[in-house]
Amino acid sequence: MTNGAQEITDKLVSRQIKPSVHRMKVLEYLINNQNHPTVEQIFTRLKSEVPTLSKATIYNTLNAFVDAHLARVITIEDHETRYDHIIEDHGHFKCESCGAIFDFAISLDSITAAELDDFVINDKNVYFKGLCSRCRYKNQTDILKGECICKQTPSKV
Amino acid sequence: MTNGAQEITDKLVSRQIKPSVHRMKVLEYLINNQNHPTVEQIFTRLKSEVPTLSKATIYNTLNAFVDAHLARVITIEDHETRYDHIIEDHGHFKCESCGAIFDFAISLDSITAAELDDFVINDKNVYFKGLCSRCRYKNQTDILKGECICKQTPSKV
DNA sequence: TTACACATTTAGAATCATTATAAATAAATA
DNA sequence: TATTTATTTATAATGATTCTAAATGTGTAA
Repeated sequence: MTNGAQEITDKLVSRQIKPSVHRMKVLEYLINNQNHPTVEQIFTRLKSEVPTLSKATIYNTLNAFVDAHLARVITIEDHETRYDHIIEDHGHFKCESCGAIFDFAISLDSITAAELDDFVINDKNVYFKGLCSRCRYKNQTDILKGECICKQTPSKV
Repeated sequence: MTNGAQEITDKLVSRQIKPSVHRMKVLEYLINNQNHPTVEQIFTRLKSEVPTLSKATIYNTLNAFVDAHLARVITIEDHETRYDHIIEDHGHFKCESCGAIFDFAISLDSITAAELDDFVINDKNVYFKGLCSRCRYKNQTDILKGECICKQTPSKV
């Protein structure tokens, strides 16, 4: 499911971001690796392709993406800032035991609040915390500590 | 709406946290000031009552509260970690223009995901981002920058 | 009360993620 | 090509949080 360069360029341009080589690489990474990467993960990976890469560029780029609503920050505590390419209609679940983050489908349209009728809502976020099925049954507290296995769907784990 | 010492003690004990003087002060603050305070705000306020207070104590205490589900971290980006005494059935709205955080009522029970049937859900969080009514209409980008005026209900602003 | 054990708190150093700054590089334009 | 502008780099600065060891407080039993 590799995305073509044209698609990436179009996405950036449609959000008024000039498609520099590095920005394209970062967006491509986010689209093709929807595993809620940290800055560190993105940096390490892209550094191997572009050895001169600076971490500041990753920060700059991600901040620009967030401002432009091309990406969102998901912070389910722990000061491990992770980034998510914005795709509609999914929430996040974080297992308090193993630390894994799961995506799950949810209809964001159905989540409304009358009190906010006069507000403009640009972004809706839903996240749950608890125990994933694996930890619930096996109580394997130690395994997978901190690892993100979110490409697995919840039911598969 | 000041809470009695007994209530505070009970809350702590029920979560297996020994009710030291400082822990009681912090919990009391969270309950009586539901304005999503930062560590800095809590520290500054309590420091005036207890001059020997150390910031590390605030961190220790809040971490213990979060672990015990007595408080939650609300991180709607910006690396401004704020704490919220856990009360059921409210979501958070952050205005991207003025930075204010609003509470709004929401039925968390109605937010479900079939994929998570096998999971144990301990905590549900909902937050929206966008423009509050004031900024929407007046475009007063600069006012209230970073200030939390969340004790106002959305409709009143 | 005193002595002891144990938990809590303090102060400050250490860590780590993020941002700021200024120089260097690359891209765009004429 | 020369010139301007945007982007990226490298590193220093910042700031929030955690760690550590010493100090203080609390509870218990003699």
